[in-house]
Amino acid sequence: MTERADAARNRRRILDAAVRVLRTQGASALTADTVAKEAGVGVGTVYRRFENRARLVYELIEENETRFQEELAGHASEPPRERLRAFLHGMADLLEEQRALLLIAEASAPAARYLSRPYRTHHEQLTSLVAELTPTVDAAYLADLLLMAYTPGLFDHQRGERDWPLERIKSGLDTLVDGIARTTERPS
Amino acid sequence: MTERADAARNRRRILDAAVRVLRTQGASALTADTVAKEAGVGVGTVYRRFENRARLVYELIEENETRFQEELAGHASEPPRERLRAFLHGMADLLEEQRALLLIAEASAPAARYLSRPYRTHHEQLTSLVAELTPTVDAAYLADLLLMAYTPGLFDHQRGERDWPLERIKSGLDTLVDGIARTTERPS
DNA sequence: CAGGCAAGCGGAGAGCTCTCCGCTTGCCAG
DNA sequence: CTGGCAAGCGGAGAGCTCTCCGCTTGCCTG
Repeated sequence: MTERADAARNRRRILDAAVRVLRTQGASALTADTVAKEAGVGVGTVYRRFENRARLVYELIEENETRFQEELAGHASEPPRERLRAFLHGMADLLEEQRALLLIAEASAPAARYLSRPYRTHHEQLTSLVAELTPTVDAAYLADLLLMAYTPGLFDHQRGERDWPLERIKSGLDTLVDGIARTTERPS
Repeated sequence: MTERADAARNRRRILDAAVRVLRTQGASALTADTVAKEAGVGVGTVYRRFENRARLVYELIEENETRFQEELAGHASEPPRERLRAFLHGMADLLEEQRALLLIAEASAPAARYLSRPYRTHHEQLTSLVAELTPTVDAAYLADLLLMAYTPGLFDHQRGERDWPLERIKSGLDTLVDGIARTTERPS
């Protein structure tokens, strides 16, 4: 049930081509045609391998995910609240870095995000962090909400349109975490 | 600086045509061409009046906004926490109703949401509600986060893909509000 | 009640995403 | 080694959003 040799080769070619296009021509040039031409395959092949443009982008993103996960591992021994903080701040930095690329993905298929590997991974990690912090709460729901802080369109609006500093976003999230943590303290 | 008579007439025609298309052919048929034909104008006119597809949809949505605002007014005399609850539950019901339409708007231009009149209005209202509840918090930021719970793609994913009942979403939000409220109680 | 011009109009067309289908090719069974 | 066929391939084309620009029209000024 695994990919045929030529298919796997083309998958890699397309991913590599996408990185090259991104570096030399910027995020807005990342169209199926451009990538296909750069990779030396037909557009049909791009869509056969990646289903849609957003999927391709998320696959690209995932190749950068390792760094973030290693950073997280460095906090493994700290208490839940610190780990949650580290996660949220790390995500903010990640988004700040990959803003343009993520905006492309969102514009081309907003719903693909929730099905992407990065989202699922982050959601799982956040869910267990929140559950550790306060067992009485709907952790899976809160995890979604926290991840929504990193919706590219919102983030871009806050940073660009409203000209908020990154610090404001981080401390907003910190306050929220404090609120969540306090939910179990005194079950009013 | 006001719209010329023919322009205003066409704006109304387009809006009415859009409602008709929506009722008879469903949300997915709401394309510029279809609406233009139904309204008896050219596509150019549609885009001259509405800038993009999402804008048109948000204008449509806004015409239904009155009912929600009246409902809110009914709670005006209650304490902030109750008003916030009423707001959030009302929004959930609204989204449940207009899900298909809002998905269209999001798919066609995710970033347009933050600039739309409904978003701005809701953001203002939420900001002051949150500020009333706990003055020590970044109310504008929290208002954004709360509104992100109503991102069409997320909501649809939770309701459809994950098959969560609407009640789960509402009570998740309630818990969050409790957490926020508690933030000021004992400044730890 | 002209005459001039800013504003509006329509639709051809550019540029995109994604589908479809006739042809080609890797892979396994015999 | 060979034959058969599932899987993969390429690119034409459907269908969409939005732009551009030559023509038309409402409205104000004198």
